[in-house]
Parts: sequence; C-alpha cells; structure tokens
Amino acid sequence: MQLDHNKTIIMNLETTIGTVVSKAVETLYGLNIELNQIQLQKTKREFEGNLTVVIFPFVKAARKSPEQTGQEIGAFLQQHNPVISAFNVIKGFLNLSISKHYWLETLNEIHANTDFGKTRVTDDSELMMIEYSSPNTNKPLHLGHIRNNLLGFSISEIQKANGWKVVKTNIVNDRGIHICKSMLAWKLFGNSETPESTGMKGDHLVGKYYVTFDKYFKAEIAALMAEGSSEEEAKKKAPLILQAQAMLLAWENNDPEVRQLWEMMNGWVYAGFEKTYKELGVDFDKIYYESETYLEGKSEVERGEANKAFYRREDGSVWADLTGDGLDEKLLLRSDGTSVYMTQDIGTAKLRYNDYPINKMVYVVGNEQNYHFQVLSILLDKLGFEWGKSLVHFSYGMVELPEGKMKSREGTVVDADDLMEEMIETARETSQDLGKLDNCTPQEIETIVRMVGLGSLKYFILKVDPRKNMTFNPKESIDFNGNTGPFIQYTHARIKSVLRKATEQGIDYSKLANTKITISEKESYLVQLLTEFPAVIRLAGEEFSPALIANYIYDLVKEYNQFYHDFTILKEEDFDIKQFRLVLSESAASIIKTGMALLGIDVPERM
RNA sequence: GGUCUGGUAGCUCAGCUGGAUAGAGCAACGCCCUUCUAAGGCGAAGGUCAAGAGUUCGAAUCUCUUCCGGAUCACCA
Repeated sequence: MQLDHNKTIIMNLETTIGTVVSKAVETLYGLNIELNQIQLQKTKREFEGNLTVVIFPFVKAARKSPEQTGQEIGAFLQQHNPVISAFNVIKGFLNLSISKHYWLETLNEIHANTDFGKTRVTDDSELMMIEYSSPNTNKPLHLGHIRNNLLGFSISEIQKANGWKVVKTNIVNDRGIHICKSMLAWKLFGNSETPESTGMKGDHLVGKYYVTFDKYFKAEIAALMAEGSSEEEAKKKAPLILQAQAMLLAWENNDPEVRQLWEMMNGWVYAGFEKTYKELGVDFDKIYYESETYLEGKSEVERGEANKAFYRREDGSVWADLTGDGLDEKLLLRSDGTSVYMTQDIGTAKLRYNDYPINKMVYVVGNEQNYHFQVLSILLDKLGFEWGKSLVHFSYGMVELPEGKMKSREGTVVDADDLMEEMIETARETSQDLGKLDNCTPQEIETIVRMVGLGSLKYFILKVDPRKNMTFNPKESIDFNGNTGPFIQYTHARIKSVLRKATEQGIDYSKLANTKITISEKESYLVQLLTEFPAVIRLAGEEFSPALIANYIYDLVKEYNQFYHDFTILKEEDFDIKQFRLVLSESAASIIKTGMALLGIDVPERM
C-alpha cells in the first residue's frame, strides 16, 4: 500500500532510532520514556551529522554531564544500530551520522516510487468538501480573490495527496443587493451597453456599473446632507438605494423584467469569471448558486423560528439571540422578508450535506469573516445539525498594498486579469532579454512564458503563511530571482536538460545499481532532504499550509543548485557516481514537479 | 469599548509542538561563464526578535503587563 511504502522510507529512520534511544536510556539509566518524548531533530548545518538527539531530558536520570551522557548514549546507539556510522557530542546534543549506504538504498526507493510523498485515495477515504472562491457577481476578481483561489485550489490538491477525497465547491453569490446596484445603474445609465458592443470582459462591464451606482449614490447623499439630513439618514433615503432595495424585493418576488435583466448581466459575469478561472488554473467539482440555496435558508430560518431557536420582531425581521454564546443578536431575515448573507449560508450548508457524505467541510474565506463563521456554526447547531459545530473556517489573511487595504472606491484594487497579464508579459520580456527561448517555436514560447509568469505570481502568494496578512507592492512587481517560482522552475528545467543529454548518450539511470559507493556530504544531505517530502505533505495538510510545501521546495532547490554548481554530472568518469548523480537529479526534479503541482504551479522542461 | 489577530535585517518573508552562534530572498557592495542552461553559484555586510517582567538547564517561541498596527461587532456581502 502506498501509505505504508512512504512510511517505510521516512518514518523508518526516525522511529527506529527513537526506539534504540529509548532502549539506551532504559539500559543505561533505568529510565522509561515514551517514544514521543525523545527529541529527535535534523542536525544543524554547521555540525557534522544527520540527526540529533537532544540529551538534556536524560541528564537528570544519568547523573552525569550532558557531554558524558551523550557519549554513552551515542556509543550504545552505534553498537545497536548499524545505520549509524558515527556520532559526536557537542554540549547537550548528540549528533548522529547515518551511513551513506542507507541514503543510497533510500534514494533507490524514492526514485522507484512515482507517487512518492502522496497517500493514495481509496474508496474508504473520507470526503472533504472545500469551498473557495465564492465571488459576488457584481464586479471582477481582484488580488484578494487570487489569494483565495490559489489557497483553495492548493489546499485541495494537498488534501488529495494526503488521501482525502476532495470535492472542490464554489458558492456564487449571484443575488442580493450588490448585484441589484449594478443592474440598476446599468438600467439607468448604461445605454444598453453589452460586452459585445464595448469589447469589455463581462465581469468588468458589470463592475463598471457597480462603480457608477456608487458615484451617483454618493452624489445623492451629498445633496441630501446639503439639505440638512444627517449622513445616516441620507444613506437610508437616497432614491437610488431605495430603488435598489425595491429591485431586490422585485427579484425575490420573481418579477420577470428584473429576473431577465439579472440573468443577462450574470451571464456576462460568468463568461468573464470562467476566463479568469481558466487562466488561473483553478476549477470546481460542484458549483452552488446563492439564488438556488437562499430559499432553503429561508425555510430553515422559519423552521428555527417555529422551534423557538430564533424569534421575530414586531417589524417582521427575524433574529437569533446569541448573547448566551457571548455574541450579539444576529439578523437572519430583513423586515421586508428578503434574506441576508447568513440566510443563504445556512441553506447552502444544508444542501451540501444532503448532496454529499461530507466528513469535513472547509470554508476558505478571509479572516475578515471570522465572526460570520463563528455565528454560522452556532446557528446550524441551534437548528439541530449535528455537524454544525464541526465546520472548519480556513481563515486566511488579507492582501494589502504598501498604503494599506485595497479600496475599490479609490481605484487601488489590483485587478486579477490585469495582474496575470502583466506577469506573463514580464516573463516574455525577461525570456527575450536573456535569449532563453530563441530556439523554441512561438507556441512553445507562449506556453513557457505563461507558466513562468503565472508561476511567479502563484509562488509569490503561496509561499507566505496563509494565516498572515501579506503585502503586495504593485510598483516593484514580482521578482524572478531568488526565492521565487521562476527560480524553482528554472532549476527543474536545468535538471531536465541534463537528463535529456544523459538519455541521448544512452546512459542508464533507471536505478542506482551500486549502492556501495562513496558520496559527499552534500550529496547525502540532498538525499536526506528528499526523504522529508512525505512529512512535509502531511504537515501541510494538517496545517492547511501550502507555504510549507513552498518553503520545502525552495530549500531543496537551493541545495540542488549548489550541488549542480559544485559537481559535474555527465562528465563524471566513475560510472557509478555518474549514475548516482543522475538518479539523484531525476528524483529531485520529480519532487520539485510534484510539489509545485500541489501549489497549482506547472514547471517547464526547458526555459 | 468588547472579541480576535499581528509586530523578526532598509524591504518582503522563514523560523514545527521551547533547544546549539535567529535564517532566506530583494536592494546595495565584491567575485565566478573556453566546463551539464549565469532566471545560477560564492563572499562580505545587514538584528535590542516592539518594550518590560515571569516560568526553567534553556525563550523569537509559553504566561502576564505596556506600546503600536490590523480585522470584526450592520435590515453590507
């Protein structure tokens, strides 16, 4: 089985050593210790060795100095485990060197396993539904959405690699006051413009009218305030907002004219979104539309009211009293009967659990909505759904500009389509400047340039801890050197280039025939890095953190590049060594490719 | 104001459940292409881990206090 195979490779070393350590302290000092109490870590680069046992926890029982304790344990380990070739003790740290032979055997295992690091999904696997993207249909996607989409897609891939069945889902917020604003503005000021008549992408055109609405709305507020209204009053009685609200009500009452306008403008937006998703490389297994779930939500709210979980006020609005949970009161239905965001989320959740045997439901939504999901969870629980409390809100941080938050009103929003296009163009220019693709066909160039441009953008976003806010500086653009996507892609391309030449020369590197050769520290360290891949995937899944994958690949690539620089591969005279380096290189390339795929990033064969 | 969250090099970020002299990249400086792709490698430089106290063999990491940021608490989504 796949899982066990991976375990033999990575877990093996640490557990066997841990077992021997526990035997050592028991034999030497009569100390009984749990396996997980033993602190085994990777040896720091400046010291000799591969794995380090922290000795401090044992010195008390040993009644000896940390140095001496380390020496004794080290000697015991070496005697009882042939994998340990040497050891040294510095302060309270016992550094163990693992035999080269072990690393070479391990490399062969890794190399033979095309799914190295992944856990196979079986019929028995549990199902995780992951919601991400969830756009409103009144404006185009921006940089914030990009982070959401990349995280959602990547996390889905990572969970699949951890053996989960994954259903990627998207709830399209296709109804509500926001879209009515765009519709109204288009109706009033749009002169029947269409994507065809203007040449604009549909989502951008609809977004334009959302801005238009806001502009006139602001003007009305200013006028009302000039007449003596307070700002609060003005916002409530401005004619445009009243009309938009009337439109929302008409929509919920199935007014044919409003519905037709809605269908048309949403159609424009979907066509636009589809293009953006495709360009970004994200997709969904199941799409829900708020317009198809909000009624379910409404009836759930009404059921809750009947059950006394919720209550109705005199004005007809329905509320949940959450003061008992330390929260406030929450509106669930407006006094005019129309539903709010929370209403549809209740309906959507219920429908999803009806549609799929969900074991874990994950919402990829920004941390600005932490409160919303806290409330949602409680409301579903109050409605009697046993899974209500188990919803996972994967809360990620905002993307900010150097000046702070992006504001659509001030035109500082970084548009998703523009940004992707820019990155691709930058990649094109860089390739041309460097003359990298001179021998490629136009079609190849197009493919590579897109890979690199999008790779730089995706990696830039995914390498950051998802929980944290991050800063994007549009003026500085995104680098192609250093800790970047293109740097990793480039390394992959270089390896592939060497492998192609090896194949041309007829060199067999299907496996390492001789595992008794002598290799350098740098080389065995690279193998050690490769062995860590499965553990990284597992941790990334547990933590919901693509950044862990990104950081790991970067470390690997950085290390490989040093090796590539310092050692010759094809010109190596010793065939066994040459074969080893090719096998090592191919394994590295494979892990780079697999790892980047978990981030939704493609790597080229040449660049 | 309540709740949540963050503060690490000039800038952008790593630093796993506490472990050795806190690491990368960018920018700036100096090297390395007659050698498998220089989108690369090497070197030097850059730090009061916001401040203070505590917990202990050991704290960027855990606890408390203070300072400074951000989010949220809507008949918005």
